[in-house]
Amino acid sequence: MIKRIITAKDIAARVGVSQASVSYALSHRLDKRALISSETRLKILQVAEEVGYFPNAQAQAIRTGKTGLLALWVPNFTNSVYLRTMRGIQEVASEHGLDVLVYGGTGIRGMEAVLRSFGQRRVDGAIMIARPLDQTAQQLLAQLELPIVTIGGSMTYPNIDSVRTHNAKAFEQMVLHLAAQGYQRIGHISGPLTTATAQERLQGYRRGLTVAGLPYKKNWMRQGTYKSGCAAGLALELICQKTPPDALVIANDLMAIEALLGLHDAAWRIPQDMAIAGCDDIPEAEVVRPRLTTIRRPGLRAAQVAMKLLLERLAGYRGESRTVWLDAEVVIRGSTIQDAQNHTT
Amino acid sequence: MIKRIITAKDIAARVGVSQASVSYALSHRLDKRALISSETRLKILQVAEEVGYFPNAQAQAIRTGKTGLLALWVPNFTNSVYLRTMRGIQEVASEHGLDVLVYGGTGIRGMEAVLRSFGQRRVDGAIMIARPLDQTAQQLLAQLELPIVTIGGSMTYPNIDSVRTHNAKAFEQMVLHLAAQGYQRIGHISGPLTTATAQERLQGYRRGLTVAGLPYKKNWMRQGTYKSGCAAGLALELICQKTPPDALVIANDLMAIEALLGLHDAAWRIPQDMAIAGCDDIPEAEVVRPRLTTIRRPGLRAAQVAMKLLLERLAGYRGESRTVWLDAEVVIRGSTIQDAQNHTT
DNA sequence: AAAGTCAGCTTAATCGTATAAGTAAAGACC
DNA sequence: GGTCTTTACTTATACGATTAAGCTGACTTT
Repeated sequence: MIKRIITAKDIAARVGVSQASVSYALSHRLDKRALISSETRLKILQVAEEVGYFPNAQAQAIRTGKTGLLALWVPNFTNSVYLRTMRGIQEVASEHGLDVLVYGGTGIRGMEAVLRSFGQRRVDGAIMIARPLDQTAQQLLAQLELPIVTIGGSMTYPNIDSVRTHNAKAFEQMVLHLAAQGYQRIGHISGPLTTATAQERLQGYRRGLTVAGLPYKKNWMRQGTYKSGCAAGLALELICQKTPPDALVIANDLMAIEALLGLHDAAWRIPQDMAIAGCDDIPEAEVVRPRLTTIRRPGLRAAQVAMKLLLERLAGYRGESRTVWLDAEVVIRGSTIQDAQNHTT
Repeated sequence: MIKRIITAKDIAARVGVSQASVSYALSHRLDKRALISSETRLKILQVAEEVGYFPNAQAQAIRTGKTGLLALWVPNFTNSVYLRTMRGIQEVASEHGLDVLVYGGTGIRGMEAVLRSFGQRRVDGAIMIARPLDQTAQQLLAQLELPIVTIGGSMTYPNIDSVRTHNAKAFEQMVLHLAAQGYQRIGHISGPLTTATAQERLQGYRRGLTVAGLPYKKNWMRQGTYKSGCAAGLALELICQKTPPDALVIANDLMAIEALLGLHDAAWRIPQDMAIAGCDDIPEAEVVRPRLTTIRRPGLRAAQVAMKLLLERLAGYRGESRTVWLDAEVVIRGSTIQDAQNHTT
């Protein structure tokens, strides 16, 4: 067992060549000037294998300017929606020999950590998942002229690409699905309307109503927080009206499930008295009874597309900022349809 | 806006001092030999701030031998049990100025990526969450003489510390809880008995039976996979006997919830006809009806303790391999108690 | 046979930092 | 007033790699 760090010099000494030859042998370059006889190369590779030598990534980085590091910035790991995405990014990165640094902090502290990392650690690129950033932060990131891809974001700076989910379309489809099931008074619990996603979902909902020829009523709408703790109350508010809605399109599953359980406890039958649909397809959605109809966002696809965009930039793409739109899928379950499936596995 | 990478030399030129002075000014050393007048230091710090200078981490690493990088190796991100842990580790690491590299691959490919990273990227330490490793892999890791902490693992090599959850104790308590509720025929669906955790949980279950003075019957036991897809079938097998169990302690929530839903569909009342308890406290556990009694493993605590052990090793601890045992908490919900709480929020 | 070509190395510079060692000026000490 | 400290720097080297450029000796060319 070798204690000291093994360097190219050690390999060189063992084989009886110069350190440069070791570097050339491992780099597999095609240059005429970098020619190593296959005999020597073989010996070098063999010894390297034997002692478990890997070129020091820091030293490589300092010479080449490429660190092989990617920063992945996630709002909070506990949101299961983004797990598929995280995993996908890690996988694709790994396939391309890139290592992934994760950052999770929110607010100014998180921002600082990430910026410090960009400056100090010299990551080659960054992926931000669903980070709402203020103007200042956006400009800071833009100035870094670092390849950045946002997933679920909406920044248009020359160095920033975006992968976005067509929320509006999916919510429109959801409303049409409910209309097709015969629901006429479709309400909505939105996310915080300061966020872009909540706006999009609301728009999709309204467009769906228009297309289906159904009325939009302010009374059938409430604004939520995307988080747990608010939705049950809002749902109860909605049913306490003279003409309550008979279906609710809710901006995410967390709130939808709370509403569903809340209404259930209030002795409302779902989906007979009230249909409920959510968005995200979190694991809980398949476990509540009735199962929750929801919108499945393409987490893995998003990761793959984001990595494709980022890899293109790493490979030298210097063109315009790009935005790729992905479709989300309506997943129909028992909370919006009245048939036998409701009570069987 | 500055295009080129800013180096200490640039700062030095601006201030009118040598590059070494910049390094000394930023390092805040106490050496008499490294003395910089507070006047000069102030000027340097000011200029550094102005242009947004950070010392290049790669260059620092190459000189000092410390990279400030931690490897975090997780079986699969999609297992929500470990999310709290991941987040905790990232947070504590960030507080200590360390950045976290995540690896997720399983099997040989994942192993290779991690080993390459250890060799090439020269991480300062590693944390492995719930990685069952074969002998070869364990020895390879031991040879790296890299500070490693496993969470939920059980390796005892000099460079490897472990943080473990007292599964047996918690399962024993769970059986006692069921006994106290009046259940007499307590069965068990285990995880794959090749894993250490499944063994521990089984032992805890059996010890609980002994302590409670209840009988252990092979017929009331089945071996599962920890994954979804097996448990409903096993639960149905168990109830098809002449004297079926009246309570089931199940090795994890994923299986427990499946069993619960399966029995519910088979028109068994829970908890009247059959009590069900799981382990992990995944989000789904609070959403099924009745809510699932379960065991909450201290994910965040585990992360904090693991980081404490790792930081101690980074600070120079060279003593024996350590194992810290954490207690898990029995969380009692509707699936094991028969009272009003079952049907209210 | 002298000159030119080329393969197959080696030498040396460089990346950005940390840090040991050198140096010059100012003050302390007898 | 000469020597010794001390202060506050600067100079120079090393870390481990990449890579341009230099140097051989063998082989081809005319």
